[in-house]
Amino acid sequence: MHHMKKYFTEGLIQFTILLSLIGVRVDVDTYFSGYFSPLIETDGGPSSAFIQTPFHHYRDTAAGHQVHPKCPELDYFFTSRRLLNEVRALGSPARFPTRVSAWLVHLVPDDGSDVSEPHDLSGDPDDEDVNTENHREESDHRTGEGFGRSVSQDCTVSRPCCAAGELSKEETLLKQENEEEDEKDERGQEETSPASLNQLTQSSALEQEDLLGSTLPPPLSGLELPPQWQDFLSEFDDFDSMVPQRMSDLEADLPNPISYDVSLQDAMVTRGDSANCRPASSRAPLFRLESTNSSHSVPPQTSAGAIPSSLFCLSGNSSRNETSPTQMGGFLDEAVFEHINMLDLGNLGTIDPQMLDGIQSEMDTPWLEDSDSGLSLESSSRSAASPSTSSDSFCEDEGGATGYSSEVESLSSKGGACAAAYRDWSPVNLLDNIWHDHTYSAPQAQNSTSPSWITTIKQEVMSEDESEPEEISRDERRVQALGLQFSAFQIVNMPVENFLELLDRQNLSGSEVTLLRDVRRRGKNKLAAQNCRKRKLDAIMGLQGEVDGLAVQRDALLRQRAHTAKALSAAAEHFEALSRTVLSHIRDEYGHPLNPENYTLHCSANGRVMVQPRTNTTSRTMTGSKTVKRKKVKKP
DNA sequence: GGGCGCTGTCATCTG
DNA sequence: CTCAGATGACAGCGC
Repeated sequence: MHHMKKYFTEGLIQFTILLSLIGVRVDVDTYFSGYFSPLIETDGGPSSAFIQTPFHHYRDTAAGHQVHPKCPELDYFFTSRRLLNEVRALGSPARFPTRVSAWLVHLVPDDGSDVSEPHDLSGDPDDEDVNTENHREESDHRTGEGFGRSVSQDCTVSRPCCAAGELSKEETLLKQENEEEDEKDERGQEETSPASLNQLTQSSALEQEDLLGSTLPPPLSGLELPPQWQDFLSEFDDFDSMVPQRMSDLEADLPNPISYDVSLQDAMVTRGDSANCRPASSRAPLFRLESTNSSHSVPPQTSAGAIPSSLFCLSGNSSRNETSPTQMGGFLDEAVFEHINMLDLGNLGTIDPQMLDGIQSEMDTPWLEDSDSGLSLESSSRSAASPSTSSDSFCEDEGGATGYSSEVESLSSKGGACAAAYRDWSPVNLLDNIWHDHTYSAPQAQNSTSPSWITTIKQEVMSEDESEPEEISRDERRVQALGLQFSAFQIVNMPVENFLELLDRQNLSGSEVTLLRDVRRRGKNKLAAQNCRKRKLDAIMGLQGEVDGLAVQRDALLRQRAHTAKALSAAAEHFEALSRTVLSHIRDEYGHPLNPENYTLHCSANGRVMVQPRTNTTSRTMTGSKTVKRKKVKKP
């Protein structure tokens, strides 16, 4: 049984890796929830089951659990998903990404012994290659699967190259942690020490850096150089290693390392306060734009390149992906930021938190609490004092909505006929046919799938009517005056076929038909307006989160740019010093040393090192031969 | 009394 | 063409 589990796990992991390699985002989170295949969400786009507007964004939020999907069959999925998010939002920092990482680490390797045998990761120098392979596999797993737990600050600080001893120490710690994890796994616990994973990630990151450093092609390999040039080139090797080291040092200065899991970002949506959840939820899409889930190849390195990829740790799971030096110029121009500043989006931060709370409370408000027409989400304070609440105010403040007269009130005796006409329209039919309710809060009423749904609604409306008759909406009162046994809410939400049948069978006058159509139209439009406004607010909040995320990103990039400029300046000085040293050892054909003030060294892309006059004169090339070609320099 | 926010409603467009 | 939804604009109301 244990082996079967192992093989199944390995197969699953391999399949996941394959999917990730072809660019399919595997949502292990959803997979673990067990409701949908992880591939279902690989597109990440709006499902056809939802409306075109980003209503589904509410799905993953606390406020969104009331959004009604077009397809009620998805309710189970979304409800479960919401509950899962709520459970995760209870405060445990260890979410699924952590657990999945541990799961991979512990279950992948198995050679007859227990999984993730720590001794495989021990610091035995003889097992160095094996360890390297293990780490490489783990790294590939994480990176390929979008597990790229972007190495946080403490994982990349000032550790450009990992010494074997350090690595062994790391692995020793890893071993201990793995033992603990194995014990936990045996107990069936899913909790994983974040520290251990941190160690894992750190070791993996260090290993990657080590691998990267080992795969760097020598700048001038294959050339036979005189000793002084070899020294010089060795200095360049130092220079190559110097820059990333500086970058790593610089990265430690970042106070707010942005680390997140891209592929599982939806699991980061919490139900906490907006201050906590907003940045996480809004930052993810920002950086996902930068994520390139693919590149594992070692980037082209120039002699002066070696721009450390750790600089770009902001870009999510691509933080370990190397960035080509040309991207160095991709630093956002400050003008862009100035342009952002000119947008004056900071005012968005002045959104009243009470308003946001109000939005939250609105989403929790039952549909029928109160309304102008019995349909509103919110309690309408205007109803009590509204002049239209008087019994004879049917036509006032109506605009062009009605054009109907008191004649309507005389129709109250038609209630029996209406009931007969609609005995075939049951609440079950209503529930079966309403697939287009895009409201935010209507589900609370409609999710009550009891057969007495309409009766319940009626009772609620009736009770409200009895207790607070002044809260009856105008449309509701008009419908009652018609003698229909259906409320305005039901008229609004009944299928159009039933509504047309109602209009046909009731022998209603033109004005009455107009009234019912207006009631239905107004009710639907009211909900649509509410949804639209909520959507607007949500968009504003989302933009605010994006602005915050961009501000953080901007600060980080500015710091990185300053540090990079400083490092480049230091490198230039170092290069200049080296050039002077080298030039001082070069003699011209007369045996005179070259004047460093008049010449400089130039390292071309093809590996040649040339001595060039500082003025624009003919340069001469020194190839990798033992006898350095010398050309008489025409001194100015 | 004016400003502001909320809400309902209408008109219009789109799918 | 009809229907439903989305959205800008406007008005009424309360604070």
